[in-house]
Amino acid sequence: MTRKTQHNTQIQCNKSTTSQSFPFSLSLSNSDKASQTHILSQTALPPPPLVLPFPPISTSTPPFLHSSFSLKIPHRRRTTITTQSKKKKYPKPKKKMELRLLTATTSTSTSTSSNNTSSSADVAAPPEDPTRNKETTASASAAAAAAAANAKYRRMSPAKLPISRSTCLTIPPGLSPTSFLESPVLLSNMKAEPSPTTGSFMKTHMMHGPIGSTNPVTTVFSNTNIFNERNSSCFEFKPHASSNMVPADLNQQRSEQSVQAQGQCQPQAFASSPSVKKEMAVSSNELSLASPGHMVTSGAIVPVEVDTDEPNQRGTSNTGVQASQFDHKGSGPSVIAERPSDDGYNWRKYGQKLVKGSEFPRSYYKCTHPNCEVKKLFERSHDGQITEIIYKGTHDHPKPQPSRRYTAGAIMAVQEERSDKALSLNGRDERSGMFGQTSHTVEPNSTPDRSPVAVNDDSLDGGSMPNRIHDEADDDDPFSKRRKMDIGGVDVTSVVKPIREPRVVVQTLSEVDILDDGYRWRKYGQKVVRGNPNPRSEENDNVSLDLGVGINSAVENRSNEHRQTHHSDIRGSQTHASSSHYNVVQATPVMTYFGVLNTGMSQYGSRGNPSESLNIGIPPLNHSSYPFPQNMGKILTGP
DNA sequence: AGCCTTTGACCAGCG
DNA sequence: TCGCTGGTCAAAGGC
Repeated sequence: MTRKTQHNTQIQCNKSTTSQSFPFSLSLSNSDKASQTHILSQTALPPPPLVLPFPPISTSTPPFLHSSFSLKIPHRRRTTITTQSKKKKYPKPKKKMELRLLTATTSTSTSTSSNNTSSSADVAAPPEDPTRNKETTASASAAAAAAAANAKYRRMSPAKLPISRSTCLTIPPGLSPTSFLESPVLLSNMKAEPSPTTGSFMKTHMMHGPIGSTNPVTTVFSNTNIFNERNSSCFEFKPHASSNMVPADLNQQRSEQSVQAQGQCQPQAFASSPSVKKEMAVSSNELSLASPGHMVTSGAIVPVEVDTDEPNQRGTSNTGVQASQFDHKGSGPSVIAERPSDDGYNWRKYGQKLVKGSEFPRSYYKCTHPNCEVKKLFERSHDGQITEIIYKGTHDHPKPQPSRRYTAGAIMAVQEERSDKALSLNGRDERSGMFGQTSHTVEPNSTPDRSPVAVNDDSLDGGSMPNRIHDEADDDDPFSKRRKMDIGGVDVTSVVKPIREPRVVVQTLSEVDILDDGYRWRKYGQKVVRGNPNPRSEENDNVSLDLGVGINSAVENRSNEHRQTHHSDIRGSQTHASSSHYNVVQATPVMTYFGVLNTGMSQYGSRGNPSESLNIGIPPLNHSSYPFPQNMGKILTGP
């Protein structure tokens, strides 16, 4: 925690709107151990309307695989994101990578003097702010000291937290802490260093290596290159238009202000984008989760991750709303009474304990995905607000299908939107690279780049379930009883169901197959199942594994065709399709689309020319934990 | 029926 | 070696 730093970078953002400016700065310190990074940030202005979607900062060495990711949220005052190594299996704490966010709401930092007309957020401190200049030129030792200080503060009572005035980072009221983990900045650019919670914390790093980003947004958070990327002229929060992090406020005013707020940077016409507006409508039923007040006036694009599943499942539908109410009385933001699943993954609580030094009991969660060792620790205050979140490990799987998150209207809106996007993306998909490795070049005055990356599942999260890689189709089948929910009298299940089409079928060639998974499988039945015109066998008694996902829209289907290739790949690899005898049958010619996962990366790696993708070698990204590496590369895509 | 939470007990690391 | 502590297990019960 207190090691010497080699890099110290101050990132600041001054967002000006018609009503308010948003000083924002980060202090990035990269430890000499190359595995530890501190991001120290504090807000200087009350109220703190600025969202900081905050991916972890990559360091040169990749202990990311086993890194943990902690987001500590001091009660109504502070947020700390910490990545740390696991005690035993993982590298020693000295190797740990740490990312912290400190939010303070009472500071009257000189950041208040941030230029209202400045919309740039240079990695380097804007010259107009002496304080930031000073911070920018702060020595590495100072950053290290700050990091050490934060390490100490981590265990301090929020009330005891000294409020730094050096940097500005604010978690907006009503913003879920995991919104940081779902960083739009991160997601918007696949070059950004993914968050552990996005399941690709290290994968991008492994697969793409250090990637110099051309995107100013990405530059800030992508990786170590951020320290070299000082050419960025504009720091722009780039809310993923399709993320489940829906804008907190969806009204037109907000949109307009957001547009205005973008000012000269305007790299992301997020709010003004028609598609985005549609997505805004997605959350129309969840506006109660949006933070009112200065989130609207802020002009900052403040996505709020909403999750309606658990409330409906557990009959605590009001908790989220209640908890999302930011502290009107105080000057600082409150934190949402978040649930473990708010980050999009499914978690199972396996323990709870009151740890020493913590005011609140700590809950232990495990990712429910098979073979996923990711754990999540929650510390929750008595009123349900999370005070600390600690992630351990990284997901080696995509997020489960989040269809339950959306209301009927939301789903329809998303489908509609996606249909539009599909039309506009068809051409782009084909030429911009199969793996979503588009540069995400900012296109001012245009619809947010809905490149294949942006259209990835996580982009829309719940709304984009057709695009999801259904490795957990069973677990997260939207039609399963647990997924059924009734929101406003509308059975979401019934709404979601149509998106099961079209289907992708994996077939085996023999009645008894010895698959590469080492098990011997015998066909024991055949049946025409509801919704599937095909019996579980064909002429040759193939065993079909329905991989179908999709939506009704023809356009969407077309769009999904791209993804289903991926789906079939993934699912095939993760189910029984690993066998060389499996054949992924697709109803229509498919332009291979290697969907990019939510983290904006090609989770399953580059595959070269899609037209040559009959045999797909899928390099396991996580050699240590990827569940089916042995199955890779044996899936055939049918004609 | 399956999944989840709860909760006391157990285990292992550390000083 | 012992006690403390954090983390995990697993039975029981609920949804």
